[in-house]
Amino acid sequence: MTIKEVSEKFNISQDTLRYYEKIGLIKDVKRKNGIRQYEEKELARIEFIVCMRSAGLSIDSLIKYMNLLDRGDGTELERKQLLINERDRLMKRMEEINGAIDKLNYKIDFYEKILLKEPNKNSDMR
Amino acid sequence: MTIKEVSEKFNISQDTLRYYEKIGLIKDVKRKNGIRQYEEKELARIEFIVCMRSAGLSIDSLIKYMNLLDRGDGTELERKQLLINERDRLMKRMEEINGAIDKLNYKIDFYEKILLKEPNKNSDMR
DNA sequence: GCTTGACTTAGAGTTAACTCTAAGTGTTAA
DNA sequence: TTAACACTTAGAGTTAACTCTAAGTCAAGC
Repeated sequence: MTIKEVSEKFNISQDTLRYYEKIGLIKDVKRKNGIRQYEEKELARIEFIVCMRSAGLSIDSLIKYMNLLDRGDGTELERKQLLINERDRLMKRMEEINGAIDKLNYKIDFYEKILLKEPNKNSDMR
Repeated sequence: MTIKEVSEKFNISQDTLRYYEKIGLIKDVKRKNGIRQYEEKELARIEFIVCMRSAGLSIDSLIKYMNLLDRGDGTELERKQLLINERDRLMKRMEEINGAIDKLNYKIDFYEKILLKEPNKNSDMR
């Protein structure tokens, strides 16, 4: 698969794919006449990376995880711990977002009500 | 309330509070001998801002919302629409995070299993 | 009266994660 | 065989959101 195809498949720019390689998040991509040929292994990793990035994991954490994968046997416990940390961070993130959604719903409701019974000039937080 | 107290109450730096003022996110903070005196109105806004920032709303959106609040009557519909947009964005965000958590749980489970029945040298994504 | 410490300002510097530019190569179609 | 096009590289530029620096003011305590 070429860089263009990968970029379209995962909806990330070619620049981003090259950037990920430059910083060592994606490694050992084969070339044919200097042109990148992504294979199964890379595709699986890229899918994971894209998903985790969309959730907000840092590139740094992902590099660490990929390095453990490359070191192979004996790093399983460390990998598991890293993933647990990231999952816990995401769960905390979810709570923050939930809290904000609650607040937003309350305010949206407030506007819904005053917009119904215009011309009540009451207003939130002023 | 001084900048120090506000900073401690909401757990954001004094620099950040000054920065928010500089860019127009917080406005009209009273001074006594040049020193900021935050009042109820500001505190309510800061609480909202901190909560929304923690969920990932952009400063830009928050400035827009605060500007509508300051313009007052007649902007209620616009405010409501802005809040609905942001809420919807957050809900999309939640789904992405949920997807990532699912994937992480799957992998954590995988490591849990292979770590139990060592020395099975199987490994995910290699 | 002098030091200490919390505050002030304007503006420069930092960080993460891209995104763009310029100059060049190699394959494909007319 | 020349033009078009997709790719390559190194490195510079961008963006959002801070964070830090330097130089200065002011009230309180010794």
